[in-house]
Amino acid sequence: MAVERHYWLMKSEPDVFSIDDLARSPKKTTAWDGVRNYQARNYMRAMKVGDQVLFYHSNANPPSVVGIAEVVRTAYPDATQFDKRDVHYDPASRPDQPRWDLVDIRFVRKFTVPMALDLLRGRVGLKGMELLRKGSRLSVQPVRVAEWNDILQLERGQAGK
DNA sequence: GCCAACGTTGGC
DNA sequence: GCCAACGTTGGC
Repeated sequence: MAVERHYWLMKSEPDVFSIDDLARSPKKTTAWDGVRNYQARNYMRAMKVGDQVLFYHSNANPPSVVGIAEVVRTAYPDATQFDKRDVHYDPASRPDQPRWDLVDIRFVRKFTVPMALDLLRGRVGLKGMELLRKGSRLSVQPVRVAEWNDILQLERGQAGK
């Protein structure tokens, strides 16, 4: 039986943590901490090792999908929720019942050309994509296989120019 | 810096 | 359970 592969998109502000930061991290891997949105958390809980991730730079110029990462460890509690000095500290979360989880992701590759948001908006195949929905703020979101393929096809075209 | 869209909180 | 107030996200 074929292994089911899942695709996701994860947002990060490059001023805070960029794809270059990920590439420079030990083992090119990082714990995706700080997510404090239940829907995003639930998507992380659904992730499997080997799932592929589009790495997106928000609050960037221009906002873009900048590369690919992959899930290397499934969901476990985010330690920053219990750290009083951390900006993501959540006083309502109990250590015996952690509210927030994270996954580990590893750098796969950086696109030679970032796939800018307005470029993606022009793609017929991406019409239903969560990222392009007006008012969409989800920082962790699922990506359909067709969407994944379309973006990679676009990337190959851009890189070849 | 602006502001629309969204999620969360808490009074009732 | 409703919903106003508030804080945050993120494109522009």
